[in-house]
Amino acid sequence: MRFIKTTIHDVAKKAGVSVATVSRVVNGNYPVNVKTKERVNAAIQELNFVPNVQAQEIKLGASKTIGVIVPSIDNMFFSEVVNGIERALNEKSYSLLITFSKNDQESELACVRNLVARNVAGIIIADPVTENMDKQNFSKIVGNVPIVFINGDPSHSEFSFVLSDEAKGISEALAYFWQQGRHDILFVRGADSYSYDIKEEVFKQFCDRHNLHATARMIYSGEGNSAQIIEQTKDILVPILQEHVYDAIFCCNELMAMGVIDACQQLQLSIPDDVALIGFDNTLLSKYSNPKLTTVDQHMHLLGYNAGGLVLENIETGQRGKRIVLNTSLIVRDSTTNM
Amino acid sequence: MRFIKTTIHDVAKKAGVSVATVSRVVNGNYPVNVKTKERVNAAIQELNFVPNVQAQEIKLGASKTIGVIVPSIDNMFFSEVVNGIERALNEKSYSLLITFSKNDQESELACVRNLVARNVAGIIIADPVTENMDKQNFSKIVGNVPIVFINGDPSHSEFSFVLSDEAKGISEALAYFWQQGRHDILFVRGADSYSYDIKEEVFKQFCDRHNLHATARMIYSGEGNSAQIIEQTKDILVPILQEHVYDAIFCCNELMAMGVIDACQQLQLSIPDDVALIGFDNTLLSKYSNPKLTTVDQHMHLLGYNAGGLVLENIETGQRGKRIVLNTSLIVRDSTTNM
DNA sequence: ATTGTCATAGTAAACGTTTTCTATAAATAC
DNA sequence: GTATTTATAGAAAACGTTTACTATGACAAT
Repeated sequence: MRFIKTTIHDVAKKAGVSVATVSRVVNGNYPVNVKTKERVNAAIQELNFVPNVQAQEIKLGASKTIGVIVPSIDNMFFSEVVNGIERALNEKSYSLLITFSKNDQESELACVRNLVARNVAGIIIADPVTENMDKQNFSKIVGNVPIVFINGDPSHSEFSFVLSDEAKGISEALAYFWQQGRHDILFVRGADSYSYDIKEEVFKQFCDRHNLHATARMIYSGEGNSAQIIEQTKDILVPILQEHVYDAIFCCNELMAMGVIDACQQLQLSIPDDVALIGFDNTLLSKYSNPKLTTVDQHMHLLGYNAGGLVLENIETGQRGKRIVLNTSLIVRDSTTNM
Repeated sequence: MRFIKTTIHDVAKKAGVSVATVSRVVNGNYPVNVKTKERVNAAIQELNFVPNVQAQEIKLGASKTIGVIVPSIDNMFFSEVVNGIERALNEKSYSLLITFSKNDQESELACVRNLVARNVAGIIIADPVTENMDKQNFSKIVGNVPIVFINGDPSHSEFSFVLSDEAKGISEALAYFWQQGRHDILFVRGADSYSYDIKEEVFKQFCDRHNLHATARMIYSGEGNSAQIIEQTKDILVPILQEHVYDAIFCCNELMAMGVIDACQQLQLSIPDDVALIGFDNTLLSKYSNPKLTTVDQHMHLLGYNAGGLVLENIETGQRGKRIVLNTSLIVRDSTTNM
């Protein structure tokens, strides 16, 4: 029992006019006699006619849909970003086709192909995995559909980027530890991601500068969905902290920070008395955790909003390869206080 | 400088065959000589041809996209739900077109129209606003595109529903308060939503049963994005708690619960010593808040997963009006302990 | 030699639109 | 009264696909 949607032909027949006239009434781009216009509108009302956007877009060769790729959405960082994107798109009445790459390169490539096949006007990628991809191949697939990366490796000049100043963010965090006299620092990063690479680089430089190699340490942490990331981080941290209690721990995101909190709780370590803790992102989680988490605010919503604006700009102007860098700022809460 | 995507015609010309043959090679649904198949595939590779899904769907009259309507995604309830939906759709390689209704009926209707115009195969609505809509009109717009509501008013028989057993959830929460000897209960709900209506109804019955009308009170709370909801709830709660400290507070979602926590902190009220607090949803927020929040777990991911499965089932079978009810359970944490 | 079968692949209509081009009738100009 | 303009709206091609129908040549069967 397939349902047949009412088409422009049905309306035309009902109103006793040609499809061309109906189209003109719908789009209001050509003069139509007021009398027939009424007839057509009546028919549209009666039949509940809604023009088929797919047909329109094929004919016009233009699309008003933007594709978005995120690893998953059950992570407040990405949901905030997506919310920002949507705000930008909504202003210009674009729609949002969202795909999930699950931190998997294979599936990521499939997402891109899928979006291109669906004729999106532009693509926003907020997926850490992509940065390691074969950009050459990548660029062949997308043709000249503009791509905006969020927090990726901006070395590829034909794509656009919206970036947080992550280096500044972690620099300030480490400086804050240092100023508190906390020199024995544990750095917790996630797996493959340019964002983490940047932070690790800054951390290493920091260690070099202060000769901290004896005490600083770097570990890789969780993957998967939010709950799994937290769980895995906790599982990794417990034995580490059992062996040695660091002065301070920096986590590259707040899910891992929650894992650290869980680990400390299990080991009866007090934050910040025994260990200070700083996270990154400033999601709601950090504001309501126990203790409230000192963190680096990267304005996630703005990240998304700018990415949305940039992709639309790229579409309109045909220009590519623009970079936008957004500021970060350290938000001091209860997980760090003077020793 | 408009970019021309490579079409099936380009491939046909390059391979020296007709478009029909290319189509047959791409879809593999008709026999093609192995020799020509090779030639065609070579051309496809070389030109990076990707079939235009929009054209396919128009021709075939079928679509593999599901539309989703949520008020916004910067709210962990909805992002968890969407994640669940995506998992279900992904299994059958459907795509997800997501629209944001901003808790506004006007914009909500626009979302539905937009999705229908974009020829989605089905729609999932997780928007509290919709329940008050003119369902008659509604049903005219969507034709026979199946709609699945999440936690809506299931009285309309032509749509399908996935529901949490919210009544059971709040019943248990209130019973728990009662068992603790907390009779002076404040009920905090949000604005228009059937979910809140159900809970309010149960709350009123509970008050009737125990003759609590002297002490129980019901208030409306925040709207807007997550931060605003929290903020508004706090602003509303502070004067109320200043005037009278209740034994217990039930919040219809966890954002409002965070607002209550903020209010209590400002007034130096201890949770649970001065006031016990129970929320609803069981997002990450409740697990890491200070104190950890006792809450009613509605399995958000499953809610989404079932909605996704149900909409696909409706599409396949042509059947409508199915109902799925999911269990809820009380998760006791630190915001409620015996007095 | 005629007919029939088979494998292969081309032709053209169709999906639901938009828009150029053309046709009609009415209105204006001379 | 004829010629020209103007307002209106229809016919048909086009967008990128799929597929029913048709055409071709090779081969086997009689």
